[in-house]
Amino acid sequence: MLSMDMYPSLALGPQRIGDCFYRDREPPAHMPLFPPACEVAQRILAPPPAVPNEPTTKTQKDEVKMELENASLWKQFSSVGTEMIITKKGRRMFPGLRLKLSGLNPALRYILLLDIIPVDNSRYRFQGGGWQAVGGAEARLPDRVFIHPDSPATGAHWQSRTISFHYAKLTNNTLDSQGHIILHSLHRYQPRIHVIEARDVLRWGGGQHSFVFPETQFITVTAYQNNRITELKINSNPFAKGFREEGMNSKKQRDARQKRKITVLTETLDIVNCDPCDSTQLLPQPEGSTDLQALALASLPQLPNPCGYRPEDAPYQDTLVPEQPLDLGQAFMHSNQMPVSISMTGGMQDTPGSEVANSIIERSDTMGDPAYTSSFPAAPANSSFPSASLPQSSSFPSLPNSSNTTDVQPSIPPIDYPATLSSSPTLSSTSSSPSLQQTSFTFPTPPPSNSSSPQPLLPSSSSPCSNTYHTIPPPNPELISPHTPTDTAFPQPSSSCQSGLQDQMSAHSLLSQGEPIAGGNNSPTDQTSAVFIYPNVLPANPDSAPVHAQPLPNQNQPPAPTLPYSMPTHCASTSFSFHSVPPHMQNLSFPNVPPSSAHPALHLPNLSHQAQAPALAAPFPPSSFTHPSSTLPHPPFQPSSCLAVSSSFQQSSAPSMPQAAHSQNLHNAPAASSTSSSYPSVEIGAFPQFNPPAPYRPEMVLHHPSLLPQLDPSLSSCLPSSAAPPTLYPAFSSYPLRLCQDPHSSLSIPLRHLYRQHQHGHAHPQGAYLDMSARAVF
DNA sequence: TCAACTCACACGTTTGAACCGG
DNA sequence: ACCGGTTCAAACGTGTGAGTTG
Repeated sequence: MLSMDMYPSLALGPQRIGDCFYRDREPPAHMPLFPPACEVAQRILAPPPAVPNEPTTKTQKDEVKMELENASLWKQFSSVGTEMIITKKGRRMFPGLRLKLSGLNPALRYILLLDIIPVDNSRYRFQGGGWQAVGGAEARLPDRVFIHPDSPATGAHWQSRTISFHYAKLTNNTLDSQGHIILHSLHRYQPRIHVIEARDVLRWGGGQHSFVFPETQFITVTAYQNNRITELKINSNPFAKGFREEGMNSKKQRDARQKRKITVLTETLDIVNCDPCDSTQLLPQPEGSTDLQALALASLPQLPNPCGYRPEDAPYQDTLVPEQPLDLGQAFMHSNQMPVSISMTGGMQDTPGSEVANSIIERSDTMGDPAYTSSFPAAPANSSFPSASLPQSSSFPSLPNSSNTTDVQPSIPPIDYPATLSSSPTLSSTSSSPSLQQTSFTFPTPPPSNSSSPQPLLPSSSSPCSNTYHTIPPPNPELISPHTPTDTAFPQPSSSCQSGLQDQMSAHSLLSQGEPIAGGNNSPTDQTSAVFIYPNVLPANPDSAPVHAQPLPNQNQPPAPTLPYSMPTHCASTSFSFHSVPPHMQNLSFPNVPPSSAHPALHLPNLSHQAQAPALAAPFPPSSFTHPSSTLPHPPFQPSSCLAVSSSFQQSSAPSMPQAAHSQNLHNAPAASSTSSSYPSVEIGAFPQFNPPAPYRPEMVLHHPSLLPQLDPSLSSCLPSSAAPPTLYPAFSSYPLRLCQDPHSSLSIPLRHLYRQHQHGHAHPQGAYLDMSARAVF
């Protein structure tokens, strides 16, 4: 039976609540929309329920590490300004995310999630050879998470092979029903990987780790803007082999084909236009002869490279078309990329499907870190995000070396994630290590009865999250969540970066939504309040949402419209929060949702996010898009310290701002609906329910009872308390949550199968997607 | 007019069923 | 009947370029 336990650790965090970008709306528009990376990452983590029975957890958590195997490849792209094509049907990422995990408990099961968050609130345009912010970001799209097909799998499994998320697809189709990750074109994004402990099929929780690799930032496009990127893609992606010099789809070949086509067409026309009987028309013509020759060449089985050129033999640069002087990115390449070019000869570095092959050694590696290193001088240790990946330094920006380009201003703000990088030890090194490794501890879903009263964890907000990107000591379970089990398998996160934890806590509180939250004292809000508070966000109706209703410290911010208010009752159901799911992921999207979902009202939940803006403001360099200085009382985010975390922390330090975001969303929500806020807690079905993996890739929809109320207010009364085990419901026409299992998945226990959407015949061939678009749709 | 987007296209890779032999 | 290897075709992934959209 499904239960809240499913994703205990995942909770709606403040982050997502507010993280909606308003381009045109007044108040929101001016607020910094995106939280600092660290903060974001932490927010993802829901307050983990303490897992009492697992002593080893703590140790292991502290050691959990993730490496980006193809970091060198990513850095190559990053140095130029990574672009990712997005299409309506969905496009895979290239390079793909190839990871190595270590430090996991071999015996425990983990679920790996991938989500992609906007780096800032700007829209970009490729101008003057570089990317420049040209305006505000589009309204945030439904948040979706890609669940690694192998999930859940044991720590041994994850650690024994290269983990690849190449199945994940990106789309710009806001109505996408395939479960692909929806992104806006010409926006900058940052992928994140989350490792969530699934103690068993029934329960998620115990530990959560989020990893962010700055070099994996990218700008979405519908067509490549930078020739450099095109070159890199062609030379690195096996699927694009045909476009290489030696390929049959190369420029030469295409030209030849074109000629051929024209010739044929011409001949045909001639034939048509002429008297069919006039054979003279068919006689060889000068043009035709020429074309034919071209054709002959083209048709040659293999067009030997006239020049004898072989990519393998020549440095990458050679393969590049010499027409990029103007391209800033190119200029940069010239200055730094010699190594890269050489490495490029290696060919595909990120081969799809490589995932299957365990422990694949990446060619990229062979490409030579040295090369990379040289190419990424900027990527220094602690530099702010990016040396490599970020613009200012070298990444996206206008590259210096081109004489004329120098004037080009870094299209991308120099410092995007200062904190992130700085905090990440790895960054300092060459590394592939995540800029931010955040560890949150989830509390195992304790039986409802067990819930202990939550307590504010965080000590002073000031406590530096410091650079510890490693696991943070888990907060005292008792303090954290009402659900906190008596036994603590997972140590509490250290106070240092607790913001995330608290955030999680708050999220967790959401979980409890239906569930009787510990007495008023125990209310989750109380617990989390200190940590993740979005002061700016003011709960509209604290009373209505007792749990979250802690008054926000900062009342300055205009009260965000309450979700309930904005949302039609029938629509209310569309948004759901998953406790177990990272905050930003907690939203469920329904295919049915009209595009209009972007409607401001719908975004309300995100307002909280905006509240966070202040922290972000500092980190983001002014772009064409002006970021209003935050009027908020909260101190600007400070990069050096614990990243966003600390900053958020500070903000949150305000007393009781439990999850402001939550409160915000929730405040209007009727108490009856439980914690239901704009993000009613939703649980994912328990794994036990799952059937053995099927050969096919069925679409699975998980419906939690808690969702029903939202769908239909009238049903709210029927909602079982959180304690009540979730029930399975036939798939809605609109499926809030979709889990697709990859047939290839090694899962012994498939995520899928809770429900199949009989209505939808299309299977999801690529892995599992957790559709959590939160946007209420109207 | 133009930037952004969509679509069909050709090529290459991947995948899995079918087949074969041991 | 089982296993492993090979072959083959379909599905899929990719960038391109023409056409469309706003």
